[in-house]
Amino acid sequence: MFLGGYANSMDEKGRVNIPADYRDVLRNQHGDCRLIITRDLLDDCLRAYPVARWRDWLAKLEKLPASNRTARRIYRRVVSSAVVLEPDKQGRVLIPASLRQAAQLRKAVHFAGANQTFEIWDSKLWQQETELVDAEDFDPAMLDEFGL
Amino acid sequence: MFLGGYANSMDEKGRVNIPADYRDVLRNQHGDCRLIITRDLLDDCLRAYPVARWRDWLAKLEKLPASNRTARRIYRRVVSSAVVLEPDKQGRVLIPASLRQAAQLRKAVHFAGANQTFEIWDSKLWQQETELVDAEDFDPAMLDEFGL
DNA sequence: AGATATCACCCCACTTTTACCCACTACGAT
DNA sequence: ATCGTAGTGGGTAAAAGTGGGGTGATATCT
Repeated sequence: MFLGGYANSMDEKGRVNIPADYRDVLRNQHGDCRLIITRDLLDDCLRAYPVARWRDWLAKLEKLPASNRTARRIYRRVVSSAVVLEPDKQGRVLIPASLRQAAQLRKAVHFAGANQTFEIWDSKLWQQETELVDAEDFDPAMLDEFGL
Repeated sequence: MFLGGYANSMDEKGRVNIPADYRDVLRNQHGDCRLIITRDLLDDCLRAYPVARWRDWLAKLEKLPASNRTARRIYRRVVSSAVVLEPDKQGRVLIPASLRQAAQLRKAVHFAGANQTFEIWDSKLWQQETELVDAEDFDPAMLDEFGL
């Protein structure tokens, strides 16, 4: 599964190296190096799914009621930004310009493992996100509520 | 399946290039590059179906009770605007003027993958539709409701 | 009916983008 | 030191996307 964080850099063409550890996971545990990358539903980052995981996620999205406008928007945000990518011989993928823009990716990007999937952040945004967590000192009531 | 978003431009004759990825899907997964394009039922955009998918959709529409006025209107909106199109050697289709008008298509158009089908939007309308989503930060109650 | 306009279709030419290949650096292990 | 692997930069051929004719069919007007 996808663990740990990696700081890689994206070149001017929009190519980034997928961390070798993640590629190993894809090759060994999924037997398929292809990735589906989309905008995350909730945060300003991209989320990468192995093919099987993407199928699961898509199945959920397909259940959204088309009659509901917000549901259609949720569906669109995710599906209409998704791309299938396969690392090249160097282990890199080309992130389409639209996705780069959506996640505000610049040169420095950060990979964050999320078990079944992983996230791709602009380093600056990632930093802000994690700084906030450190500063905030989790609300004990919430921790109890979630049994942590 | 149809994924991802593409920004293409329509020329003065009303021709637009179908994204190469979508044409690949049609050729490889359906063995038939023909598309049925109609007005979308719910939004101000066009929706394109591979032949088999159109058959499914049409079968549903045929089940509408003709006794119901709204049902007849729904049927007309979709069926009476449908055209069968096949990309030319350059990969383009000619969108009939009536459909262009219905979806307010101008020069800049946006293709949005929707898994089994794909949507064709005027860029401006698409932008409005998606910008709203970013600002709105989906209602958490709804996300819980749908199990996302 | 004949002349004229309009539209869809096909072909060609150009620009931009992408895919693919090769080369280099940094670092760790042997 | 040397080898192997991860990560980075760049160049080049192919493909995608775009604009603009020409032609033949059909429609319109006189």
